[in-house]
Amino acid sequence: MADERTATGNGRPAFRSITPVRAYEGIVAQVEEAIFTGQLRVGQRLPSERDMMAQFGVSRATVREALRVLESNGLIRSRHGDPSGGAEVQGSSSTRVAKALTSFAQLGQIGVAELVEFRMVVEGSAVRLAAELHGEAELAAMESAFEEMRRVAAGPFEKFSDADVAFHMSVADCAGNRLLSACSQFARDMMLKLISDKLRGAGNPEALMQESLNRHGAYLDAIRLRDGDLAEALARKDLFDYYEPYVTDDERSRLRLLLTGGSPDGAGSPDPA
Amino acid sequence: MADERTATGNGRPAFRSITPVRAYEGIVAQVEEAIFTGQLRVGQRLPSERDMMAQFGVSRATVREALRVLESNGLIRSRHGDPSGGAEVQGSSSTRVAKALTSFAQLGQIGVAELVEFRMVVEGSAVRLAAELHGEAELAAMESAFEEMRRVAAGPFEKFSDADVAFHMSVADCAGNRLLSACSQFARDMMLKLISDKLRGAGNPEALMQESLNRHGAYLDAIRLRDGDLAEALARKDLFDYYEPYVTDDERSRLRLLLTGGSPDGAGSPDPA
DNA sequence: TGAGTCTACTGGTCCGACCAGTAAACCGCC
DNA sequence: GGCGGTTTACTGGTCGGACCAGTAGACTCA
Repeated sequence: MADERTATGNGRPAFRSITPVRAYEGIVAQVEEAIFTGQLRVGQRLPSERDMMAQFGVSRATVREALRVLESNGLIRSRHGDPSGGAEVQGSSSTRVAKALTSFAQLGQIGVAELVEFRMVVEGSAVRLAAELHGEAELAAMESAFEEMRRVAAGPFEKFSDADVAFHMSVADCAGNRLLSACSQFARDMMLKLISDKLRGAGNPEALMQESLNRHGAYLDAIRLRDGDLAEALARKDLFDYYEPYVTDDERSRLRLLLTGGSPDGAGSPDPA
Repeated sequence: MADERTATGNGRPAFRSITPVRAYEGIVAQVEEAIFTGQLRVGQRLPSERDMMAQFGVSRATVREALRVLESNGLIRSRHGDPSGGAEVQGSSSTRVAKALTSFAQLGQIGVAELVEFRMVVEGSAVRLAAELHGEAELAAMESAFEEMRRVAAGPFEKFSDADVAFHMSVADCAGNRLLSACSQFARDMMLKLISDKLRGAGNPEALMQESLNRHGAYLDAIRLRDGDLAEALARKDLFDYYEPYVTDDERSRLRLLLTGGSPDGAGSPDPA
C-alpha cells in the first residue's frame, strides 16, 4: 500500500523505521476501515469467528485478538452464544473518549488544578453556546434537570451529585457540540473520582448544596436571557469557587487567568428563587 | 467483592443487570490497577506470557488477549523476541486520546464545522494561557518554530503544513495543560485528514502561506506582549477565517458566536515583519 | 581480540479440542 | 391447536500443546 521510502529531494532515499506487522493488526485495520467508510453500519454483524478465520486465512486465536482490540475500542461487541452471527457493530459513544482521557490523566498524574482548568475552558464554552443557541425543548430539558436538583437537595449528597451531573450534561448536550460534550463528561467524572472522598468529608453538605443550587440557578438565568458572555463567566466562576479549596496558591492564581469577561467583578450568588 | 444487590430503601432488593466477566478482563483490570496505582512504573516489565499464564492460572491465549487490549490502550508494548522480560509499561501519551477522539469523530460523522468550533475553544484558551504564562525558554521555542515556518514558506505546501503544526504544538505545550494539548493535537490532525485534499486543490498556495504567516506572526506578537485576551481573539479569528470557506452559512453564523472579546472589530492581518 | 555460532529465552501463530451460552426448531403432552 | 420441555446447531470462551521466528547474551574458535 504505502511505499516504504520517502523522497528527501537530495537524491538519497530516506528510509523510515518499520515495525513488523502482526497478523491481527491487519484484521483490525480492515474491519476499522469497513466501519469508518460505512461498508459496515451500526447494528450489522461481523462473520462468526470461524468464518473470519477462513476469510482472513488465519487461526481463530488471531481473529480473536483482533476482535478483542476492536471491542476494547468500542467498535464492536460480541455476545457469548449469540446465534445471529458474529460481533455487532456499535454506534459512536463518548465512553471510549472518556476512558482514554481518564487513563491519560491517571498515567500523567494530572491533578485537580489542571482538570479544573480544562473543565473551565470546555464547560464554559459549552454553556456559552447553550445560552446563545438553545431552543424551547432544550431549555425545558435544562430547567427540568435543575428542578430535579432542587427536589433532591434535601436528601443525601450522592443523589444531589447525580442530579448535578445530569444538569451539566443537559447543558452540554444543548450546546450541540459532541466533542465538547465528551470532554466535559470526562472532566466531571474524573473530578468526582479525584475528590469525592474529600467532598464527603467536608462539613455541612446542606450549605454546600444550597450554594450550588444558587449558583446553578444564576447561570440558568443567564442562559434564559441568551447572555452567552455572562453565562460563560458565571460557569467558570462557579467552577473556580467550588474547587478552589483543593488547589495550591500557585495553581489558584493560574486559574484566575480564565476568569475574564462577562462580570469581571466576580459574580456572586444571587438567589434564583 | 462488590455485592450484587443494591438496597432501595423500600425493603425490596433491587438487582442490577450483570455481564458475564471474561477471564481476560480480570487480567486487564489487575494490570491496569497495578499501573495506575504505581505498583508498576514506566519502563518496568510484565512477566513473560508463559509466566503470567502460570500466575493467573489461565491459558496463554487468554493472557495474550489481555495483553492485546492493554497494548491497544497504550499501556504496554511488547516486542517479539525480547529476552529481557515481558511487555514494557509505557508512559502517558496523548496518542491514545487522539486515537479515541478520532474514532469518535469518524463514527459520529463529525464535520468540519463542529471540529473548527472545538478547535477554536481549545486552541484559543491554550493560546491565552501561553500568552499569560510563558517563560523565556518557551517563548524562544515558539519563536524558533515560527522562524521555521517562515523558512519553508517558499517550499512545498506539505513542509509548510508540518511547520505550522509544529508551531501550534509549541504554543499548546507552552500553555502547560496536557489535556488541552492532547485535544488540540487531535483537532489539528483530524482537520488535516478532513480537508487536506481540498486544501491541496486550492489555488495559489503561496498567497495562502503568506497570509498564514502574517496571522501567526500577529498572535505571536500578542503572546510576546502577554496580552491573553488579544492572543485568544486572534487565534480564534484565524481559525474562523481559515476554515470558513468549508462550512455552510448556518454553521458560519454559529461559529461567529465564539468570536468575541479582545478585538471585536475582527483583527486583520498586520504584517509581523 | 574479534567474528561467528550456540543457546535459552522471548513473542507470534497455528491446530484441535472441549465447555458453555443462545435461540430457533422440534416434539409430545394436554 | 396451543403450550411446555427437549433437541440441535450454531455461537463465543477457554484450554493445552506445538512450532516458528526474533533477540541478545554466552560461548567458541581461528
